[in-house]
Amino acid sequence: MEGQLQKLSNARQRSQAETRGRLLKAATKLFAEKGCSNTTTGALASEAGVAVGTVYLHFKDKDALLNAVLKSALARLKQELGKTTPNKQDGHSLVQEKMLGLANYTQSFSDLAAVLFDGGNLSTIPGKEALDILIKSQENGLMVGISDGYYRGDLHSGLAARAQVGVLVQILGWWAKNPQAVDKAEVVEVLTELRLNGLKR
Amino acid sequence: MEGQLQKLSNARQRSQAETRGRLLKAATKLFAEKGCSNTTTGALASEAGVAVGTVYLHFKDKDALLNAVLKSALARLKQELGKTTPNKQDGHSLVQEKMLGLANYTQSFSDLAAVLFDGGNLSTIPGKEALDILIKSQENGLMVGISDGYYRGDLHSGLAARAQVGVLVQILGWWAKNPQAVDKAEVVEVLTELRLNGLKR
Amino acid sequence: MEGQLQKLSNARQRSQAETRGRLLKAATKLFAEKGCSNTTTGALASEAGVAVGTVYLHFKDKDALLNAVLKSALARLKQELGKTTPNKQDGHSLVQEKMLGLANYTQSFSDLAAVLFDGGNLSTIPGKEALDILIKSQENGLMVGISDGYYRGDLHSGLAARAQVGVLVQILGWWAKNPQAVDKAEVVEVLTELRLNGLKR
Amino acid sequence: MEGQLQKLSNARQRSQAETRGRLLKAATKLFAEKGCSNTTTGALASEAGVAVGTVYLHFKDKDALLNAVLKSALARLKQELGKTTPNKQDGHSLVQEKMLGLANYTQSFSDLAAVLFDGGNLSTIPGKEALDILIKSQENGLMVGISDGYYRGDLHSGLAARAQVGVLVQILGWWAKNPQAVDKAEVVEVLTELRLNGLKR
DNA sequence: TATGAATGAGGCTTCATTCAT
DNA sequence: GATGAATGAAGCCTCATTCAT
Repeated sequence: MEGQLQKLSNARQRSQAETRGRLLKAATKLFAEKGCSNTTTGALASEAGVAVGTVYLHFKDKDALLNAVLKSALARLKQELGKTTPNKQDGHSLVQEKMLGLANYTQSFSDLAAVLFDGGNLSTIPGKEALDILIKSQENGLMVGISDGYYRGDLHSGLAARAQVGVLVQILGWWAKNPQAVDKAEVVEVLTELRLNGLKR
Repeated sequence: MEGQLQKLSNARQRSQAETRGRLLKAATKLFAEKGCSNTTTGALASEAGVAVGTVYLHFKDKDALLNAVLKSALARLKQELGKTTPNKQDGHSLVQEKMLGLANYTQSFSDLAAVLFDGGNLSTIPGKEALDILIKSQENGLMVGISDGYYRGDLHSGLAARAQVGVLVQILGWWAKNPQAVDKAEVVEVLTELRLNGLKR
Repeated sequence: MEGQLQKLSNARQRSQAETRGRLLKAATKLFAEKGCSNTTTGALASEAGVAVGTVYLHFKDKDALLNAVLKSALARLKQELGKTTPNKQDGHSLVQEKMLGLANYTQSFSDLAAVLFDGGNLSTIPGKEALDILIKSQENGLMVGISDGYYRGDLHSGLAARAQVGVLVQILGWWAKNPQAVDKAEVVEVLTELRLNGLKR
Repeated sequence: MEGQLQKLSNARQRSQAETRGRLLKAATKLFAEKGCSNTTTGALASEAGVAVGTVYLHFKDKDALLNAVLKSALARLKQELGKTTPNKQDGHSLVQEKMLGLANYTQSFSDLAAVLFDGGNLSTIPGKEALDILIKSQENGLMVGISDGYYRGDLHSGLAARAQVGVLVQILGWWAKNPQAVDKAEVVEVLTELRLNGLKR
């Protein structure tokens, strides 16, 4: 009897988790295509193959859904960047590796990237939170780079970090939606070179 | 008689232009504060001290109003940047001057800057147009810098221009809303250094 | 001095009457094209080449304008029908003459006819008044025809009159907007035959 | 379990269909009373005892609702006219039967008739469609009558059909709103006599 | 948990009418 | 009389959210 309930409960949890996953997937797709504010909960539900009410069973409101997608995008980003072999290398190789990781992420999870690196989405409440996380993360990287000796330490780190995020949002957000426009090598090169050496001849 | 009519006509034009100006001012303020999509036409009208209908007497719809604000922001930006003395100087001075111009603009017209450098506004139809203009303008500047010898010419110019816009949107858009957070000198320094030399030690 | 004032006053009256005429003409044209309810006072004024406010100088409101157009359409109709030579003829010739008069009117003043014989316009307050006049007029004609011996007297005259108006509104209202669809002879024949002999073989 | 779902589903469908029905009923009533254009969606919803939004759950927009009412009026009309016993009779009896059918319809479904036979409603987009259907149907009846030998075949059938519709719209539309003004027998007599024999003595 | 019909606040826009010049 | 900018009531429709089943 207990086993029955257990099994049932498992089944429920499984199906519950699956529904949540379907919603996240649908939200990711639609938010990537048209932005959160241009996606109705109705469209979301129908894309996920569930009823509207079900959305609210899994997420408090639309903002919570956007939040979850952004969190998932950030988590995947972290995971992808973690794959990089942290060999002791010169600064250029390290940065290039990081930028390659970002480009790979954008290519592999173009919908997540399109949601995360989207100005419209980032200007919402959950978006601002994600933006802050991105900035913090850039700032951390900056700090590491400084103490490891390959980044300069004379610039206002908050501003510099914010600037790097600006570059990523603008470049990767655009590339995620226009993957055919330029190839990865160019994206990586521009990101790496601008970050390290700037435009000076 | 003609004089009368002339005067009358002038008075009317003046008042009409004044109303349009009031609407533009109100829109600039509210769009800067909460973004276009979070500003209702009612709030707009009441901020401008006119009736709702008056908005539509001067602008086809809300988008047209945002468009007008963005156009005015771009026009003012152009004007402010035009003030720079175009002395033949070394690249660093030139870029620094430009960045100073941008910072001055952001400081003097913080509302215009907050509207123009806002991800939410830029992801609308009129916003995308303005974004394109910003990118084009950065690309032009890049070309000039390359042919004048102070910018490198080996990077994908479209990507590089887009990246610079990303920096400006992120830094100036934020600073316009948080002017007390850092002072102008720092903003200018970070913008100049990142653009020219990057983060490399 | 008095002469001056007189002249001035005359001039004013003349121009006043002219403006009113221009408004009536414009209203007739636009009401004929799109119906009263789909014509804005703005469009009206601009078609007449005057300012919106001027409309209200000559007519209490939009309904009064429609009323005036309908009255003018009725007046012209009466005038046109009055041209018919009232020779003592047989019933068929008399009716045919009348129907020809109506067709001529519709052809010559197609805009007036399109306004007068329009279901949308007739279902307004001023329209109902005009409809009543049309019905009364048909009823009068019916009475005359009965006493002159060429119309039967056994039918409910109000209903019969209303039915005739229905025919005219439907046929002439349509023909006024599609003059090329059938030629006048056919219109006259159908109107005459249906009215006198019906469809019976 | 399946039974439960079935029952649930049935209940839902029933309730949904019921709501749609309530909306249709409310629209029919209000459109009959004041015409479509003078009926607000708010009034509609409150007459139906639902919220405004519910209207749009069942109909794309107000035009779709008018269209549905007109379609339902036409369907009911067809159904009522179908009841007539199609005995081989003389022309007069046949026509009289038809006219009686129309009068019965107008009496039994006075709101539907008031909507369908209303000039204001018929001059809308969905109305023109309904008008065309009425005309086509009259033309068909005319053709049948001609080939069966009781209608004359020398008149322009399009014009004649349109004229008959004009009579019906005017007479039945008016009678639907003023049922006490004349009694059914008179309506039927006038419709029959005018159609078959006209006014000639 | 899932459903989806229902809700209703609230947004955008139109347009007949007014009134200061 | 003429002007036309301004008015604001009122209409249509959307869509995030709820709740009875």
